[in-house]
Amino acid sequence: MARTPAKVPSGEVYERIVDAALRLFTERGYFNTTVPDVARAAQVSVGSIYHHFKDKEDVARALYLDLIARMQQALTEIAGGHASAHDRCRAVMAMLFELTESDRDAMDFMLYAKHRDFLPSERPVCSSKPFETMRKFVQEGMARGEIRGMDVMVATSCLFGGAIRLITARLDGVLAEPLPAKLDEVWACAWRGIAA
Amino acid sequence: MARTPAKVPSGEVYERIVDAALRLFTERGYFNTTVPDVARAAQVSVGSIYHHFKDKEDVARALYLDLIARMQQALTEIAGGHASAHDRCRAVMAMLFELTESDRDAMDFMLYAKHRDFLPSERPVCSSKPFETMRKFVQEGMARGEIRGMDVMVATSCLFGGAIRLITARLDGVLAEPLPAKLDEVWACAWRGIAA
DNA sequence: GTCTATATCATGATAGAC
DNA sequence: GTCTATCATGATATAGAC
Repeated sequence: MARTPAKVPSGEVYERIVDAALRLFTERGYFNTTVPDVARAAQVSVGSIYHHFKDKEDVARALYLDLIARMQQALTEIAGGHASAHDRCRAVMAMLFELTESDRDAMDFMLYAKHRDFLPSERPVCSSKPFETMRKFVQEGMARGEIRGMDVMVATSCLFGGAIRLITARLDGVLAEPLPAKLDEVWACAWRGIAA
Repeated sequence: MARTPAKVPSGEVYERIVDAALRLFTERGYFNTTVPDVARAAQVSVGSIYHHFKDKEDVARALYLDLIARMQQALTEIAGGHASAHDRCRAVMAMLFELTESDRDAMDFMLYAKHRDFLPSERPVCSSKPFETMRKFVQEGMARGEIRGMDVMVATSCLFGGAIRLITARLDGVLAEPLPAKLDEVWACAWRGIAA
């Protein structure tokens, strides 16, 4: 028990590796990125990477779980700051749009990467905690009579599906304008579709 | 000009290769599939594959372009059979849901694969002809006053975003029920969001 | 803990017989 | 046109010095 307080992310090298990996994995894709590539970008040696991580897949997994956790953190804060399903879900959409602009790579890796191909043991994104939380927001809104009664998965998909589609379009470079500028329009459509 | 009528897909072997590749690429992913894997699954030799295709990427490209073309064909038929944007777009959603059930692999490879990683020269899916056609349907509906005035990309994303999200959930095995059973509910939400 | 250098292995692609 | 057998490349992962 009296060990160093260094949890899993021990020190600065770990951070550099993860940051470089995120950038390269999103730019070129996981399979087009070699461990020496990551080493070079992170300014560390190959051996150092294999000291901190079991293998390349382990780097991707750490990255993925970390991003999921950060997203879940953001959702928890939103839940604390807003009472109604309407306000919570709108805040979620705003947060997703802002994150896409401020941390493009993170969003790309979380929403757009095919994790199934390189993290076969992980569950699909839509089964992850953050997506569950979003469904919970919708479920509660339905119980409170804010949202019309229907299959929760359908309602959540309709509410956020348009936004997610725009995010991927933005990540593909198809949308020139920053997403937050579209928030009002997208939200209006999405909410109108499922509001009671 | 007096050559054999065999266009690009020449004969049965070509078909077997493409079919096997589609199945393996969606099951294991492009990078987790080797050319000998495809050869074994297609019951042909490795040399035969390299006779018909330049390399592995060329197989994926043929597959992708063929699926896009088939999708575009379906959209053209829908345009011919329905006049209003409402009817056309509803028919598109129904077609997407049915195709997901009847040809899961095709849908997976078209909508869910990260083409950018292995077909860097191709444009992103949302810039492809079928997606353009879907936007055209929406655009025309807006001009006719069926759909409220707004950014066309936003409207199209909102209209089909929920359905696409459900399709990926279904492909991930998260949804137990066949998609067509949800069509009425999804369509109602989607159309309500953007109808004038 | 971090580095360099390297062993091992599997893949994509080819050669040449039939 | 199709096959079998093989090669060359380059990746992952490790060994061992510092």
